[in-house]
Amino acid sequence: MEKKTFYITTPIYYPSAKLHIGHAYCTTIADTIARFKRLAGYEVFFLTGSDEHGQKIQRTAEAQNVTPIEYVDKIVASFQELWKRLEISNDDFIRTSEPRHHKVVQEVFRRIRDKGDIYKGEYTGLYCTPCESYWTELQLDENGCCPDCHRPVEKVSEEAYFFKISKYADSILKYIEDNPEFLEPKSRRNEMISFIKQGLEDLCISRTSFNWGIPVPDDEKHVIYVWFDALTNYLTPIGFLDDEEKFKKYWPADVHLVGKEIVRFHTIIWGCILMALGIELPKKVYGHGWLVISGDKMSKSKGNVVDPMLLIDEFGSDAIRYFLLREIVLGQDGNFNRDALIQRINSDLANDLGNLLHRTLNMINKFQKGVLLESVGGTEIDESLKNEAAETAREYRVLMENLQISDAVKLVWKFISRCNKYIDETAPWKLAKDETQKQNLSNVLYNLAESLRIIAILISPFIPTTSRRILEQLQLSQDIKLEDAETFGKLEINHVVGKPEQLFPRIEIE
RNA sequence: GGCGGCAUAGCUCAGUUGGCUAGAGCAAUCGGUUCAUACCCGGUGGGUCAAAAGUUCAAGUCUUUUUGCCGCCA
Repeated sequence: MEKKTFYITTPIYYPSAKLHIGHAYCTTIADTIARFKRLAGYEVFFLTGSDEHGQKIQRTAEAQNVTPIEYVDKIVASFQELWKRLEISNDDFIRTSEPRHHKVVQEVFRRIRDKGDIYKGEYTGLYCTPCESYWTELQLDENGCCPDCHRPVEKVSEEAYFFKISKYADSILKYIEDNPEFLEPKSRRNEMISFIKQGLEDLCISRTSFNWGIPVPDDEKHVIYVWFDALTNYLTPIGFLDDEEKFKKYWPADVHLVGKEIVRFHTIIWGCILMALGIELPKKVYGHGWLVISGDKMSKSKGNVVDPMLLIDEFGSDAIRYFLLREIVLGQDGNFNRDALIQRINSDLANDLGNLLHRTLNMINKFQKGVLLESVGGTEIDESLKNEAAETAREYRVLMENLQISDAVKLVWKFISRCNKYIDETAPWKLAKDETQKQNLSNVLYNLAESLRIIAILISPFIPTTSRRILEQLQLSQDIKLEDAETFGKLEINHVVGKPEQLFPRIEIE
């Protein structure tokens, strides 16, 4: 039987500055989904990368007296370093400056031009160079400046190529309306529907004002402009031009995970490009929310940009991953602040999970010399624990399939709480003092170790390092499958567990 | 300005098609326990469900108005 495949992408990030916690958030979500799918037996392709062209990069590089590629090389290296530290399991990293990508973009341009959907025209607009954005008269701020950065805009007029998006307006509208799964969450879907209903203008897809980009085929004074260049990255690494079999295997993509600010480009523009190419549209574009910092939008001018690398240095990657996945509901904006992070680390990771593992291993070592003995019979309390374990694994799969990640995290932690309560109900330290309770003690300790084995599997997409450490302490194989979490009682009799080691230290608040 | 959304405990939020004394987690407070990372378990307090009017036997839920916040509008 052929393995099911799964292709997930993040946006390619722009190397004009260091990445902030919002980028880490998006990539962590994508990584978690990718890990879950691998755990569930899918053949996964997980792509992230960098979008390296444009006037802003060219100017910044000039200002630093380096070439654009020298400039981006350095920043992109820092992206890759961050993903490594965050345990991001991407299968490829696409850079739009790579030859393999140039080839694809030019070919896509050619095909659509040959079809007659790209034409040469004249673009006139009010341009803000730092933001690389055109604005309309209406959008400018009260001083007639850029509404984003409040610097003056320049009136620019240039020869440019246009993509006939207007031709596809009806088709893309129908597609979005007919396929509710294509664009989530629903609020974004509604916005896009009303946007298209206002009528679509053709899209300007080339520039002559700078040259750090991919040249238009046969008209090299033009470079291909931003979205037409960037979006096609999703086709490049899966063999669009050079490996038909691979391309068939992974396209259409299962999920493009994107920030809410670029949903429009990923549904309307990307959808129309693919329609023009005669290629299927991705199965889903999911627009996630933003991280706000203590209620404030993150921005350079406010000086509240959070550097994920510093957080990882201080708290470790799993703590950061856990917080992002648990605290922020996918699709909604979420609040990030240091107190809440420390709170979560202490209460969920150190107290609930870390201590559960520690006390369990400690009791197995203390009362049974580290050996798991056969479990025979069992009380109602034992049965309810086993049922809840099975129930948890089942619901977990459903929630993760539906991308309800924070709900899935909460569900697992509910089971962790159940385990702590189980210890209280069964009081193994009392059983240990009573010779006649030996069997009950063995049962309880077995059930706890088994529950922790299941927990380790279920949390592996969220906090992979911690999952590995739990399996290590339980002295179990790292080769895990989701199915293994769905059956209670897989631990072997006479299995010897390891010594407890603290998973997460509590963080003292000064 | 146009279209859309939201407003529920100190905080973050659940509340299917209107139907028992409005729930959870965290925080607060009290108690229990000792295997454990001053941890874990249990109890308690706390809400005019933004405001007003309406429909209904019955409204957090439906309608209208007001106020406040948010999103989209190349």
